[in-house]
Amino acid sequence: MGVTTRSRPDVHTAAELIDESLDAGHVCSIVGRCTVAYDGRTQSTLPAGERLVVCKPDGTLLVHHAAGHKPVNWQPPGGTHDITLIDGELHLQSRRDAPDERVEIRFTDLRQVSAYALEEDHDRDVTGSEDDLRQRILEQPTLVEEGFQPRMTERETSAGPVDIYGVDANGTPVIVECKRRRVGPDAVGQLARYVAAAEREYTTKTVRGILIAPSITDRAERELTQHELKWVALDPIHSV
Amino acid sequence: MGVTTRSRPDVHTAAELIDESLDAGHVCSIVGRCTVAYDGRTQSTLPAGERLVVCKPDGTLLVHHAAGHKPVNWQPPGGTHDITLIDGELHLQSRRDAPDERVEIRFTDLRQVSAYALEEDHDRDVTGSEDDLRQRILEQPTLVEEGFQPRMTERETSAGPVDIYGVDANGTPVIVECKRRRVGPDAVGQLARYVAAAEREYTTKTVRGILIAPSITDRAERELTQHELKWVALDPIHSV
DNA sequence: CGTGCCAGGTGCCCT
DNA sequence: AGGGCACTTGGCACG
Repeated sequence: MGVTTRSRPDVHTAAELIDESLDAGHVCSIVGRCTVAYDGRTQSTLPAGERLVVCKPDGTLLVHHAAGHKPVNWQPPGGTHDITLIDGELHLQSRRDAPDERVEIRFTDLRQVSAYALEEDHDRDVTGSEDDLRQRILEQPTLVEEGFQPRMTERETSAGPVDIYGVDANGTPVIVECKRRRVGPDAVGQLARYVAAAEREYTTKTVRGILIAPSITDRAERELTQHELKWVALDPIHSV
Repeated sequence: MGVTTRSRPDVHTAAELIDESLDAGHVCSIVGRCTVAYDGRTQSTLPAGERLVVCKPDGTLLVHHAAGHKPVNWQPPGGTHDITLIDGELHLQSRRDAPDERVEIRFTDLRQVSAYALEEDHDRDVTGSEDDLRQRILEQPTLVEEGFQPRMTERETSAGPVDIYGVDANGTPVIVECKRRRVGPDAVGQLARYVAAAEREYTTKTVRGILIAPSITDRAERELTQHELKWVALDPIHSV
């Protein structure tokens, strides 16, 4: 976890440190005044301002300013960084293919350049995901309703894969769509599409649809009744 | 744009710098070995590893590792940061209400702590958004089809607000849904919901629905024909 | 403040 | 590579 930092570096020192660090697989951070231009899926420009720029060896680029969770400009991994000196200014261009897009940062003032040798990281362990909710239902199908029997997960329909396919107490096919959080109309539309596709394809007269979610908005509930679908309240985090 | 950096600081120096900097409205970055625990909308833990942590005075917290665009853990703005020293370790806890969630970072090794006084930033100027596409249609309605006349934007239905409401050459109501990029089944479902709601509410026998997008997936196109909807190819970036 | 929806969404998995 | 979808989605604008 070596750290190298240059305070108020001249452009040559900065360029060299960034180039060599990225080559070595280290993360770089640059603090200074810069303009940012993006051209790709859209186009955008950012006037001169003070920002914290982070470059990662995998091609990731992050431009952060004083506030906000999301970077004001960025590049996802997969691309390449290029450092050039033009008219005495440090330019950082990050390019990517598929989609073809680029971010160009021009620094007019460099306050600090650092490089961090960070080791590979482990994965995050998360509980409370939609998948956990699905597992909970598979282990305890009566949470959906009395007599429900799961038969298949990710069953394909022409409208997409169904979370849980099963049958109810009467043997009627049931499609279950799970959401880990409060749902709006989009989730109802998703379930409705699956049910409609299943009724066309499963050669069964009727297919029921059940939406599993901790809560539901009014508008979604209206959509739900219009499509003759059902909602069951269930939380992804198992209550003790 | 003052910058303060401490290399391999002891925990007291680090805590003081972070506390005072955040109070002063500065952005902090911490590089070191740490564990991270999140509890809120889900729960997650991250084993000890080397990371770059960024705290902003607005409550934003970002935990980055050597790769990837998204932080491995984070906190959106609105919360508060709390620095404590426990058993000689630096702990950073970030709490937020609505939703109630917290991230706790425990540093076992501090390599660098920095503070950056970044001035307020301007907004980004973007072209090629969905709104640009909508504007383009309003200025040139025949791009949708010959005889189309826009009447209203964001018109409300019980299913949600309609991008553009208008009438076709025959005076039949038309609902136009704009997407800035290639669309999948979800967009068709959205349009279908609007059309169905409009047919219930506008007291008109028929309402047509037109999806505007640069391209469309096969499955979405199938859904489209099933709902008797139409697709018109149009790009958000005005081709010269 | 909740509801609804866009976003350069990103990331993951599957075909 | 493209499709389909979850995500601690985040962010904005509106009722």
